Amino acid sequence: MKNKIIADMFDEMASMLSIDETASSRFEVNAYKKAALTLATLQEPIEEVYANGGIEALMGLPGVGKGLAGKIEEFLKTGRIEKYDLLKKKYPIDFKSLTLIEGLGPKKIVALYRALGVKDLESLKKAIESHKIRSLPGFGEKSEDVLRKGMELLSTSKGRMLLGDALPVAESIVKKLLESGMVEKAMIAGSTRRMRETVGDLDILAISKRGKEVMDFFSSIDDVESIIVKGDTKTTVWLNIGLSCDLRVIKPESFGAALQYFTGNKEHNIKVRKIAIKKGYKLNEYGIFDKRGKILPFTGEESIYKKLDMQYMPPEMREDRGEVELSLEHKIPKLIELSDIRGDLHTHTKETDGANTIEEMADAAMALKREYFATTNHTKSLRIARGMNENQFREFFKHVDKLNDALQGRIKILKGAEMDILKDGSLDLDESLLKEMDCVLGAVHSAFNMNEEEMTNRIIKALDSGRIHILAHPTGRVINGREAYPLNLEKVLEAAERNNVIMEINAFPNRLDLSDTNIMLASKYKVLFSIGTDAHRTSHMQFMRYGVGTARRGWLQKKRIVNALPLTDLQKLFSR
DNA sequence: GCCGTTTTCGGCCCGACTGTTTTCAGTCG
Repeated sequence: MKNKIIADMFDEMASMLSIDETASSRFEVNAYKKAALTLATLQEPIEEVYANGGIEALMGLPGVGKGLAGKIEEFLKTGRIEKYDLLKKKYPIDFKSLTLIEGLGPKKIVALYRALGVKDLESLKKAIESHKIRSLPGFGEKSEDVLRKGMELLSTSKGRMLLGDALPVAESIVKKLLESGMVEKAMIAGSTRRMRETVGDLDILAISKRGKEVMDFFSSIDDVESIIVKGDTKTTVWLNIGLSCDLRVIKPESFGAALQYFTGNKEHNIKVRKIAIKKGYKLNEYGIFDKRGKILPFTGEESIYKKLDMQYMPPEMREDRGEVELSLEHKIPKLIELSDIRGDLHTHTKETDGANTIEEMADAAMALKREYFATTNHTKSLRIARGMNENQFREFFKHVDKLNDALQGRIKILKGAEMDILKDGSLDLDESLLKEMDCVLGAVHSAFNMNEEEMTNRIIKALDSGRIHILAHPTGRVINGREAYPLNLEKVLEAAERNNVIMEINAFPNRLDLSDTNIMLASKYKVLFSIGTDAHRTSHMQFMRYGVGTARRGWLQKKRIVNALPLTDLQKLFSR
């Protein structure tokens, strides 16, 4: 797949063109950036797009016209882009690494290159250490400092952080702001509000008349390690968890517009703004304005969309994946909500690698108002997790039966397993035991190094056994950990469809597997979904919200989520 | 360089903050 290579080349060309006199305008630079983004987020290999539809298909991609389609074609045919090579000859600079440094853009990079020969992180480091930057025109002592800090930050930064790590911190900061008594309202915005699986920074909005004081308070809370920028309306700090956090103080009448503006991703916002312009308005983070520049009296986020004749859509959808068009047609689906969830079909106990007893898990589930949950311990092949054999499961289930009796229907514990799908696609437990179980998850935990065909066939064989209710964490990816195993998901989905196998949306924060985009793919098939927490301790049962968020990002409705069903309906479904 | 319900020219999202300036350029989101 050459998408990323070409996207990076276009991004670099944008950097070079932004300081090169041969560029026709800054809009040409933007065109390269836009096309780079299209390529970087394209799901299908660009070489396939080209093979199937030629240059016309390339020109069908957003932001790709005749010129850039020609350059993509040139690269696919020759492995080179002449214009790229020409520019690169002029600017032999590693823009990709250097632009990662906060405060360093193309113009400053080229200024440093021309004056000091800075062309990569290594030579930038030397230039900083030799204190030559401070005497350059346009630079000073402070900018040298900023670059030094930027380099340090880059080397210690862990990149994007798991939503599951970032959201609780964001919530605690909002709480502190509210408790300070200085703000009337505070809310999380940005990718955290969209429940994106990882976040690059936190965005928090607050209403207050005392901007300066709020910023003083914010920059002194104990989560803050250092202050990056500080103004009366916007302050950015570096948090001790290794993430930056923006706080914006907004006037009450602008809060809805600000929330709208700082929630959608960039592409969503640009589309919405363009719709505003077409209707004769101007939309920015302060409000919606008429032709004479007068602010219209809309305070809520919903009323902004309404004024544009758009249907309100949940934050999780605002990724420019077709929701703007649906909204204009007033066809936004009603998405699954956390309150729709009645049970949890993926949990472990201390009998294998869990931390808590089944009694403790039941108490935790009841505290969360679950009507049922499945206990699904690992099976014997997974030795590292002390997987259980048939006899151990039978003993454990006797205990579960007694507990169910004692609970007197306050909650129902379903007897299940997270059974290994072995290397050859066979199952890790006897059929007779599987028949006794309420809920069988199938999962791959070993031999990840197969090729795509082998792995696909392995899983299909297991699904065709007819003994698996749910395929757990279907792609095996671990966010910031390991790639998904090679898999033809479409073929697996076909097998799931014909065997009535439910696809799991694993809610564990570093899994979220299926992912949002894979859910969108899967929802085109006649399959149902189960959102399971994979809880290994009682507190993990609260991960459900991340699974629900991911399902919402995949536009799923309640009717497709099996653990939103009442118990009797679920049992009917499982007994099929 | 892209794009079209003001279509093949003339627009292209828009404002805050910082540092180095003395009115603004560069960068970011």
